[in-house]
Amino acid sequence: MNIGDVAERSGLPAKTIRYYEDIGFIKPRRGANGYRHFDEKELHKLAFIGRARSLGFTIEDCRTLLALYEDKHRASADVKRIAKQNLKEIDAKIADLKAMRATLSHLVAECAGDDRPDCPILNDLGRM
Amino acid sequence: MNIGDVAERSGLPAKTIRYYEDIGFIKPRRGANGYRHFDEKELHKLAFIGRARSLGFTIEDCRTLLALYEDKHRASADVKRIAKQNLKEIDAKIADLKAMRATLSHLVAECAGDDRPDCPILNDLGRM
DNA sequence: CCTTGACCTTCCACCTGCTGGAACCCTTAT
DNA sequence: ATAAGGGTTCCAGCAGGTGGAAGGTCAAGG
Repeated sequence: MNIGDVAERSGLPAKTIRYYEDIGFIKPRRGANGYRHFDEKELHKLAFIGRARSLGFTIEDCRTLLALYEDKHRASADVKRIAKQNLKEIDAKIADLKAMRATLSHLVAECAGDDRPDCPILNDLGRM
Repeated sequence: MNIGDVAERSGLPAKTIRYYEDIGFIKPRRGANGYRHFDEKELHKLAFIGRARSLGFTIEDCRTLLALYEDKHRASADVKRIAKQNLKEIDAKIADLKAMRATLSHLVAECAGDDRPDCPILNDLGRM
């Protein structure tokens, strides 16, 4: 497979796949013309990373998860620990966003949103 | 006021204040020794930006909001539109994070988290 | 055989929003 | 005189890619 096929099948942009090679996730062979040549295993690995990234794992998390994935003797506890840490971070982000949302939606509700210059949103941002 | 005082009173790090000068938010005068001198108006402006940033507005949003804040004839509708757009983006982020959270917490619950190599989290990440 | 267009390659710059550090100058107190 | 604690500049780097230029390659159609 060339990079375009892998991009389509993994759902990752070709640019991103090249970047993942740069940072050492994959090492595709090269054809005589210099083209990258991917096998099913590498496609699978890329799909794994894409899915982990979409679940909020960092690149470094992915590196660890991939190593664990390929180690048939790993303990599931190691993976669970990383996943739980990630869950905690997701919860913190959700809490932050909800606090923001509450303040902002309050301000939006207060604001008449008409032609007049009086605006509770700006008043609030400007208060000290 | 020197930058340290403004940093303390606005709650922004001095580095960030210099950066905000770089990108044109403020233009503090300079003393003979090269030190920046801030007046109350600039302090106020920085506090405004800090608060807007903490509510999730981008730097570009802040630029617009600041212009509106300083325009005494602006319509509150303009501000409300920006705020509502921001609210929509916050909601989208929350929804994304919740979806992530749901998948991940399901996987974490399934995983024994012991010494055995079988791990539903990795199994799921690796499925295609 | 030549051209066209879709692929592929590398490399470098840029994005957001700062933050850290080096190397240096200024002020104040002891 | 010197040391601490301000301040200044500039350069590099973080995450995680993305965009674009300049160019090589391949398959199909005329």
